Amino acid sequence: MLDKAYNPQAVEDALYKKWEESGAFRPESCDPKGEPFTIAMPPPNATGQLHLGHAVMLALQDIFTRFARMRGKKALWLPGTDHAAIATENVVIKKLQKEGMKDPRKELGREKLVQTIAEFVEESKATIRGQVRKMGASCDWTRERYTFEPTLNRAVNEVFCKMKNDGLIYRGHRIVNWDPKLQTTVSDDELVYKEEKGAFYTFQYGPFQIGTARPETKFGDKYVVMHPKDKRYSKFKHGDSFDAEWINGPVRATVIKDESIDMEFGTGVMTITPWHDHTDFEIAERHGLEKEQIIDFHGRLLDVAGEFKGMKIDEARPLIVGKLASKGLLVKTDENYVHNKAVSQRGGGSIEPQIKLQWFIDVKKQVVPWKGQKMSLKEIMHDVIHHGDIKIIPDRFNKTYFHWIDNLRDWCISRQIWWGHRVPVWYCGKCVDEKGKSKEVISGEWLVASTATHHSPLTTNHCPDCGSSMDQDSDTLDTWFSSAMWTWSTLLDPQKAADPALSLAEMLKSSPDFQKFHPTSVMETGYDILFFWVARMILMTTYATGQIPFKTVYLHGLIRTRDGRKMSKSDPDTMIDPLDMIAKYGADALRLSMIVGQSPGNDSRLYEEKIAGYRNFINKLWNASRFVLMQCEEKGVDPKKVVSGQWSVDSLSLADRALLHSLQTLIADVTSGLETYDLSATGDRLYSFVWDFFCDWYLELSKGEANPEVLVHALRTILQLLHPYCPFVTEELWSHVGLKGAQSLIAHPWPKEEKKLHDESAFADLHVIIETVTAIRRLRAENDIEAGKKITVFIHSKKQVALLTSQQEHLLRMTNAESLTIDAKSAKHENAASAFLADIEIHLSLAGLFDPVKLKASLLKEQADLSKYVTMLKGKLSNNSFTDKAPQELVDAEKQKLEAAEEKLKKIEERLLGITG
RNA sequence: GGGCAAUUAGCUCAGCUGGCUAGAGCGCCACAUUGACAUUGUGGAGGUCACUGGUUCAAGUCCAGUAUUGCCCACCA
Repeated sequence: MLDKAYNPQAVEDALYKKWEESGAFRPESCDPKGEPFTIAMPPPNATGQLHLGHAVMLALQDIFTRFARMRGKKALWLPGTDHAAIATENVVIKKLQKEGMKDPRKELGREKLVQTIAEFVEESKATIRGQVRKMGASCDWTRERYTFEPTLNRAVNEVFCKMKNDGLIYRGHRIVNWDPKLQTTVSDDELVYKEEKGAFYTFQYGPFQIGTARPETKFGDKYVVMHPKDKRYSKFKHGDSFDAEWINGPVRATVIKDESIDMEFGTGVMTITPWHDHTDFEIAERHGLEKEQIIDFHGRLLDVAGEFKGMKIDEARPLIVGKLASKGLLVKTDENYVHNKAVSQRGGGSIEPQIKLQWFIDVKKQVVPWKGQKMSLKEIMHDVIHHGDIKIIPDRFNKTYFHWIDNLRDWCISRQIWWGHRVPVWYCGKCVDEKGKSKEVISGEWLVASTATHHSPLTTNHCPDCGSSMDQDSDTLDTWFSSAMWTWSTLLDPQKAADPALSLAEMLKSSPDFQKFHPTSVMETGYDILFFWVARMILMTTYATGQIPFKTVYLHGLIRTRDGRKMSKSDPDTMIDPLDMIAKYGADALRLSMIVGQSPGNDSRLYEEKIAGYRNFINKLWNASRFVLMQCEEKGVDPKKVVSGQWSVDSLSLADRALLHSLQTLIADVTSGLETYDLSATGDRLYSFVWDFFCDWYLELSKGEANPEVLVHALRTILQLLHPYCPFVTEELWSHVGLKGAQSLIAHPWPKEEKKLHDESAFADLHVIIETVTAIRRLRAENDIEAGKKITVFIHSKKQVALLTSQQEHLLRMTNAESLTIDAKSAKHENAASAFLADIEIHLSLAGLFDPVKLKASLLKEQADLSKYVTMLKGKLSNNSFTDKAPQELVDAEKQKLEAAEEKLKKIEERLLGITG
């Protein structure tokens, strides 16, 4: 027999082990004829701990996967981890610094640092694996992948090479976001803007007044820009030059007219610093202007700053302003100027735009074959969503996505960190152009490892042209470059990927998993990485494989604290650790608490009471099962031998028939709910079915007459339907009630709706009984009759005498009544409390306890409510527009409502007349 | 500046394509305790569905506007 309470700790780990060892997570265990269903698990960063964000994605994806598996699909959920380039390198460097190393990069050197990080990552991966298992995730561990493993490196190199050959990857001096703290570039999406209050200065610059919040960048300024239509400056012509006294002496400046200038802002004139500002850079590019670096890569001023050379920006700024002021060039200072400062999302440091020689992906070049045309990466990304090849849930994110695509600039993919896929490019020192130092890099100077047939890893680092040894590009690739290939690179056959003779297309073609499982079915992830990752997977996958990466994108929201704050590591009080919650309440309870009541794309709040509530539900299910087993024992029935459906129809009680009916609608609802990814409502449906119907009514009725076969059948169906949500408790219970010899629940087929078990009238009849019982109980409570005291009840009903009589044993037991009289004719009852349903009147004899005042008051209130209701209905039905235009069924339904309400009202009024005193 | 969302019981949220005397969980009040379950049961109280207009026979549900909150994007020197 089961324990009194469910103890998740006692069963979860063992069950998981059993599943995993049985091979149940592998698609090979599924029906070989089943259609494939694939989810690529978003790889957690291999930096450390599982948090609630992971927990919610694991819960959702596990539900999708288990449902698909039970429905006979060949389900593959492929797990893995991400090397998370910048984040991981950063974590390890900080760790080393904490341990006393001053500058780990210098002290260890590239090779050793990478080695150290790799070791750290291995440990971290092991932690993550354990945590994913704790959640009950039914992913195929035999196919686990890592974004920085050799197979994926091969994919990265191949795609890089292909893009380079297609002219989609180029190397150039462009303005990039430089993070002086982390000493690397970061992409546009890795910036966050922080509002900052600071000074805004206006300086005299020759005949103009110019405004700036960044005087320290102004040393090299030699262009003033204004709008061509600005009448104030119409006497200055484009290309005019003039002399001006400036920070370190006189300069000669040139007038530039450009339409990007906002005439309303400040004086409508500005000087530009193309090296350190995106907009200025674009202006300079448009007009072919000179660019000069002012600030070095450590955030210090260069030679051009003269006496300020070598100073940090923050210390130099006030001194520069002071100097200009002393020259009489400071016109005014606005101290309360608010501007947005770009900050690195990872490192938190200020971003300094710099011009740097970097690698970029061209998103506008129309060279990619797609749907029979040549399109740009941008266009393809737009197309697949626009034409519904990929569906985003919720669809409002389409709009955000399109907006992002529209503003997308070329993607800077090179990083100056050491941890990550190396840019697969070698340089031959000898073959370098004579003008070697020229800033514009040209093709021919470099060689991709494998321009033609020999693919990386390069077997030799000798230059194919001159034979001398070459150096590899020292940069690594943006971590999203490899993450973007996740759906398909993980399906490559590692052996094929290790074969240098194969091209990318050949590798894909000869990898069985790729052929079988790609495109994947669903990509489930947080909406916060729609741009970072989802969009880039679309870019990379359509380009590299000619396929979409996934058919559906399901975006979940963020988990917040009870009061709506973001959970953050810096504020431990706000953090809920999923592992703690699992230890305390079980994985099933945690899963439900993150799924039910949540809708895709919306943030949700989680707090411990919520999890405890679902723990209670799990326990309820446990005890319901316990009851079923007890009933079986009592009747001498072995639950494991019960064959569903093998009961004689005559033996079925009203409750049995109503239950079988409602199980069919439940199966239909849950199936369609899961098919349409409506997890919240479906979870809620199951919750209330189990608790409010199965436990509260069916099991209670079973205490009068139990049918063990039906009990077992119903419980099995419930366990099956709940299994995707709560895999552990359902599997554990299944081991007690599942048919002997049947598969584990995880591998068990999904229940099918059986039309022949539908029985609307039984269901309706049961509701009459339920309402009657509830009404009697209410009378009891309202009249303060102790629960233990036996009562005498009279029921009168025109139409339901047969039904009520047939169920009178239940009525007696469930209301703890001593005597029950049921007849069709209404009768007067003195000293009785009364309640009225549509066609049923109930009188509770209260000899000695009868309180006419109380009864009158309650009947009067009900009378008032009912009259209002009747008036409303009458108004509706006497309105011709309503009866003419509303659908006939609705009008009929309203008529019936009115009839019932009027009848009830009449009864109440009669009873009121009968109350004396 | 542009966009997206939210605003329903004390709290957290459901309420799909308009038909609801507006629901759930938690909390609250009253009662109940020897066998499924106190991680419980029974009954109850709690809401002019942010505001203003409009469409409609009918609006929490659709439209427009307002207010408040949150998020995303862009960015002005």
